[in-house]
Amino acid sequence: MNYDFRDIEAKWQKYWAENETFKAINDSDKPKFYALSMFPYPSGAGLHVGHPLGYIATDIYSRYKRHKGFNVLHPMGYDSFGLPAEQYAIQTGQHPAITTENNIKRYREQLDRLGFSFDWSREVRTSNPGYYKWTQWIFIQLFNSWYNKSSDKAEAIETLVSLFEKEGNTAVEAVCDEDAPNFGAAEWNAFSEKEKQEILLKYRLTYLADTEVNWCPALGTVLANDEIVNGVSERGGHPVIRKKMTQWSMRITAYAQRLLDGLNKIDWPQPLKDSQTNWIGRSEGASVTFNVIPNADVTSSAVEKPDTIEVFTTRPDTIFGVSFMTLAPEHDLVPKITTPEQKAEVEAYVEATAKRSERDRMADVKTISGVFTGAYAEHPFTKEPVPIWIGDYVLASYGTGAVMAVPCGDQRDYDFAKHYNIAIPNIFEGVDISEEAFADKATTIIANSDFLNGLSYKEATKKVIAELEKIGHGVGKVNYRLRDAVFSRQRYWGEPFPVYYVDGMPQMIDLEHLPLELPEVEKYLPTETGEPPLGNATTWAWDRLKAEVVSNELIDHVNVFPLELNTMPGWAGSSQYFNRYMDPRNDEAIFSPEAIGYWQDVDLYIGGSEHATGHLLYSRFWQKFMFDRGYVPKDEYVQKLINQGMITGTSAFVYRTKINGKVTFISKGKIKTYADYLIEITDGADFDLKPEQFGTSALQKIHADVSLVNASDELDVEAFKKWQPEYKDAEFILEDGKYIVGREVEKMSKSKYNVVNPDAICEEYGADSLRLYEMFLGPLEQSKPWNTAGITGVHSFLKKLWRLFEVIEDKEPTADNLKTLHKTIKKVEEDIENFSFNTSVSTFMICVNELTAQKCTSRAIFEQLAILVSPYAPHIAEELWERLGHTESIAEAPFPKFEEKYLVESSKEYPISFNGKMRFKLELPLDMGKDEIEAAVLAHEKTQEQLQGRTPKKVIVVPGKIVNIVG
RNA sequence: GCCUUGGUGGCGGAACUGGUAGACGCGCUGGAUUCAAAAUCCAGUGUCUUCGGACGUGUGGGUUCGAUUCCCACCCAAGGUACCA
Repeated sequence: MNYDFRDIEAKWQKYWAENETFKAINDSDKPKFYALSMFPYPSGAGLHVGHPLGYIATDIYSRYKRHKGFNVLHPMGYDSFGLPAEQYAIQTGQHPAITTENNIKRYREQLDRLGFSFDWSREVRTSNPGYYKWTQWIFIQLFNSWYNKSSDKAEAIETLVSLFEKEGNTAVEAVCDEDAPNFGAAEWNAFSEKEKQEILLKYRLTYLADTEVNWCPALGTVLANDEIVNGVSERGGHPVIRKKMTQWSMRITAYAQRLLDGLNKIDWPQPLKDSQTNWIGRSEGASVTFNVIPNADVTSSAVEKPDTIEVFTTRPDTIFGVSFMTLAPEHDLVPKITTPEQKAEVEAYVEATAKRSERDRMADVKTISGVFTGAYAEHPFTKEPVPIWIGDYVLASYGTGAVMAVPCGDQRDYDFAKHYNIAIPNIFEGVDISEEAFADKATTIIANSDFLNGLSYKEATKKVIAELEKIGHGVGKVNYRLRDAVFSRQRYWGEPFPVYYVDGMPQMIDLEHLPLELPEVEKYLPTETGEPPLGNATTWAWDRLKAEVVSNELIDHVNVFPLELNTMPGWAGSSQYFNRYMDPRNDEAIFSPEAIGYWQDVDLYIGGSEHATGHLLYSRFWQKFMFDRGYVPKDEYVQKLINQGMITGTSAFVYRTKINGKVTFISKGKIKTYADYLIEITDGADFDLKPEQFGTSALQKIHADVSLVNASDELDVEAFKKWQPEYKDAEFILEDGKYIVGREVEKMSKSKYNVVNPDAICEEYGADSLRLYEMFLGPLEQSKPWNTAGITGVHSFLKKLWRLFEVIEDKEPTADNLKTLHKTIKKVEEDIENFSFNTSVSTFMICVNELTAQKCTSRAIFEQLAILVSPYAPHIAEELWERLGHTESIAEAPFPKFEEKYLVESSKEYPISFNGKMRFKLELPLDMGKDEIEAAVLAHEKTQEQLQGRTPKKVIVVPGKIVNIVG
């Protein structure tokens, strides 16, 4: 009988579904095990071969744990809000809910075909109102909480209000906005309701603030960094600038220290912990205040209260080396302090900076640029004037957006000073700074620094902080690179905020009226006045009396108020989904106390490391918040995390520019340099790019779908024009009549248009083959290229396995059979525990090869082998299990037990090396002693042959391992 | 730029704590079977070679009896870099 995988796989998939084989119960005598894979975003391209990699690994582990007697929870769902569905909606007018529903259907079919042991009764979708009701609920909980530094946890906002009523805010230790005013109890009680709300907003864990966005004026919308190529929009190639906008933020910085500390108690990969540690970026130093010297020419400088610049520095010990200050061009003070003579230059520079992305500014360390503001600050100790510059190497979002520049001690400051001829005072004992800055803290001895002379870095730091505190110009401070997370998106396809505005102040909708469902809109684009897409909704106002959404026309600011127009970001729905799986149909609470009490936390989480500083940090933050407020029993939700490596694909690129106002794509071979291609293609003709614009934005590298490109890297130009409507009328500059694309290896992703689908592979080889092959590709954690060709190897292994079971007899296994089996049990069990699934597959191949050679027919051996294989290739395992005479599923059959006694050896084939190189092998008994081995080896004729009369200088014998002869 | 990971035959990869480099599979070559093909099976397959052997794990150094494994410096590729998820 042939191995008919199509019938077998369909049969068992049906069996598992009908018998609810993998349904988890929220209570059991068995120990619990919660295995989780990161849920997918259901994109229009369907599941690609990169997705199942982690799912297969989690599935193998889940099935293994079932064999080991655990009550396993292994759920799956969809992260179904997101940008691509919305972009598709913009292009086609199709409602994102419809495309999302279709995509999910497709994903489900694809997932079902792979034979996963998911408990589908617990499926969640982040875009379902029944789910996002609880995302909105958490948002409200955050809004109604503040962070108490004394108790080091989040507390209900009521406790803060009662503190304010009793003693004002002077004694309150809270994480809050920098500009929170000081007030006493009497003042608080005298504040109007609006004033009180304004103040509370500065304390809430989610709050409104002005933050920067990538604004694209031509598209009238905010763009994701992902949608920007070389400083212009990917869609249309329009300029993008940085602009401030009022948005919701999450006070994740309140948790900075706890997010760091928590890393010590979880079993996560070290690189991932490092990423989070660096992201949080704790540094110790001092906050120092410089006064700006008033200038009569600058109208705004108030006489009584001078402007101050606050800086954070990790090297307060070098304060006497300050020779200038640099502000981020966006710094609030810049327009206030700039002198009339410098105004034009400063404004031009600020405008130019707004066009650069933060990443660009960080990455570019070669270009030094800046402008003098004309203003001076006063050195807190020497009282000398210090010139104030602006420079784009200072980022507004890090620290205070201002630095005290110490050119002798910081290379960037040094380069800046050199470039602009600013003095570089040397404040280090015995150090030459004529060539470069000196930044070695360990050997620092301070000089030319008044009271700090002769001190080390440590001593000087301590002393200077004390002095700064004395004169009221600074304080020791721990700074974090981590910033509060912007939580608003100017998008349609996301969770609506349960928020309406009364007199400009945000109000939460009561829990009993949730979910607040997304309104219908006619267009998914921003409104003509630049409001987010929800601004297009005509029924988007909150009637406080009726507690329902009503027409905008009824807004009277008395009972009917405007609703929030932004939506939540992609990570909102994924930050607590793992807890929702525990009790996904609960409509009364996010989960019942019983469910969370039983499942507690995730035992194993497998997902990509690219989520290190996004999802995996935000969800830890929310979990800690949920813990503080008493909703969950653990403040870390994942004990053990494994990063699956990416499957890489080969992307194709086209090169876009504009010539004579027309979008033009240039074949790869035609671009050597910008100058080259312009000469070559313009042929003296008129074109609308000026030479000074030849910078990075003159040409953009754009992804083309790999399905439009053949094996010789030729683009199907006609298909490409049809692929995206905006390319319909584009021009193409060809080479030899062809358009040749660029190729690069990148992670496989829908957004990079380089995906390979698993469907055809399933059809041709079956799910078990695909499962085995994905594991066989290489170590789970490493990224690896996809190449379907090799799958025939694992497929023929399955055929061999099938043939091995052709004759089944109730025969005693031979010693060889048992040795092969137990060798396999040992290795496979070790491999699963170490998540080394690739080597298991090789082990199975060796096992089947050996048993076939031994002509094994023993039922006892086959039973054990079927269970071993079942986590990896569950369909064939079930079928073989049935052939062995079982009527129940193999899913809970106990895992085979390894017995050492079958593997005991009496001799070893020793490698005999000369100067570390193996020359021949010699079989010797394992109980032979060191000296006997040495004697036996030296007596051997091949040894004499190798030595050719020389006497060995040394003989190293490691019993059971190796013999090495030196000489 | 910064942080993280990786680099071993034509390809994916293996090698547990420093001890036989290239397991297992793909591909390729030759053979069997077949009218032929597919499928299957058998044998071979790191490079060079005067057929003794020599050289080989990104590059250059170092430690060691012995290094893919440990140390130092460098090169290259991928992921992340705060609005892709």
